[in-house]
Amino acid sequence: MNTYAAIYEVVAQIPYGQVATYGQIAELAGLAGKARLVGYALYQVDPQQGNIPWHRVINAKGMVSESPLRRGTDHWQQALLEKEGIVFDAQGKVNLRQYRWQPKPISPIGN
DNA sequence: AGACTGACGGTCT
DNA sequence: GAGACCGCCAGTC
Repeated sequence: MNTYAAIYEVVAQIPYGQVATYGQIAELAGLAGKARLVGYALYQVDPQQGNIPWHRVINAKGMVSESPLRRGTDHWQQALLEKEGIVFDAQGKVNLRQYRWQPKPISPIGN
């Protein structure tokens, strides 16, 4: 599916030590508003492949999405992010304002 | 072909 | 700030 291929391409662009939300990936992949497709596509990716930084993709809440279908890979994802220097708070959330990937910075300082 | 479900997001209350 | 509802597309029954 070309649709998923676009998603993988965008995910592969996420730099080390940064994260992106499903919605952000969807938008960059030309699937604005269809964040579910991103998560669905990542589900089909083999976690052991390593050619795709799937662990750098989290939901808009800044948390790692958990699901029984993932067999605990959700916790693995958080561990990988922590190894990249990303810090999780007590609620298991990351500071998106700080770690969110910005492919196209809008304001240098933020006005 | 119809209906249900799913690694989600945005908006409203 | 948190919880509820709706919409999205693709895959499966």
